[in-house]
Amino acid sequence: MKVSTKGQYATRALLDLALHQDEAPVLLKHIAQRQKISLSYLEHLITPLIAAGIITSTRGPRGGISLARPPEEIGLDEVVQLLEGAISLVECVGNPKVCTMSQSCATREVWDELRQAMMGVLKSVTLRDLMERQREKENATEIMYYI
Amino acid sequence: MKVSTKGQYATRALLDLALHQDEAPVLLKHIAQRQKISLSYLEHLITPLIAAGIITSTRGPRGGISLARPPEEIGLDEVVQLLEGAISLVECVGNPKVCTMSQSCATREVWDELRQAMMGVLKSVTLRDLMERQREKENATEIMYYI
DNA sequence: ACTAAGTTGATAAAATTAGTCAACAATATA
DNA sequence: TATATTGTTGACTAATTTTATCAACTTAGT
Ligand code: FES
Ligand code: FES
Repeated sequence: MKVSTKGQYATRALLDLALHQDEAPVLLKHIAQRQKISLSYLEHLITPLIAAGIITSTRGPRGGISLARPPEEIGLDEVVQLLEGAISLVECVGNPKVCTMSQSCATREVWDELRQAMMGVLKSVTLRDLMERQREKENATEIMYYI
Repeated sequence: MKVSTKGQYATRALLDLALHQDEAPVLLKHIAQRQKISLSYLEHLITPLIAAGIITSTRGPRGGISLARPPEEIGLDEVVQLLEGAISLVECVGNPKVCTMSQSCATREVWDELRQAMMGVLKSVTLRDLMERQREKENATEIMYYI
């Protein structure tokens, strides 16, 4: 029961993009370097984000990627679902047919409640929230140095 | 991001055990049949449950397994953690060393909140709750038949 | 003794994850 | 227009995890 590297990396990449975005598109290469993610791998993570209208891309020199919407309108639920697939912890939550007797299975309800709880958290966190948290964290560590 | 069959099956097996328990130990074979789980596989799922003191086993003829505690004292969090490992959706939540820069990573916080939300749900559901839900569900379908 | 159970470890097929590589397409700019 | 720069796509592969199966072993009741 893990979030795969795809979900993790994509989230970090988006946060990185949001933090470094100002006018000019951001280079994939730079995101990869800053986040220590293989560029070749990152390329594949970007594709679904473009398709979903979360980021836009520009090719050629001075190209790169940019957020397609303001960060407060990008929820983590969208990102995670895109990269990890539907958040149903067990198959029969989204697709009851896979289990015979699913109409009277009490455990299935629990997995669904789990799904709802996760969705609740993910929906409540937007890219903007992440940016703020990140800045707070960085301030905190700077203060540490200062002391 | 799935609960593996280990977690699912173990939960169903425990619920089945709880529902069929009265005095005599319950045969693994019967649980396997009712739940349509391979017996050979089920055997491996119950081992950790025994080790964790959730069930007890009796060997030999008239043997089987029984709950080691009343069902209201068995939380799903315990079961799931046992079969799926620690509920940390990403490695660095439980083990910050795996990510350089983890001290100032905002995404990590989210994965931890996700963990807490899941734990909250799982902790709130005991085997007793599952039993009640299951009985309600079965009543509901019986009424359906009656109509 | 014999049989009915649970226990354990080795092994393996299947699926998923994580990643690489190379060819390709688009575009700014010299 | 030539070229360098950037993103796009698909094929491929290694590693890991999941999902089992099988056989040998242990324990206990009759
Ligand atoms: S219906 Fe799928 S596990 Fe019960
Ligand atoms: S610290 Fe592990 S993903 Fe950020």
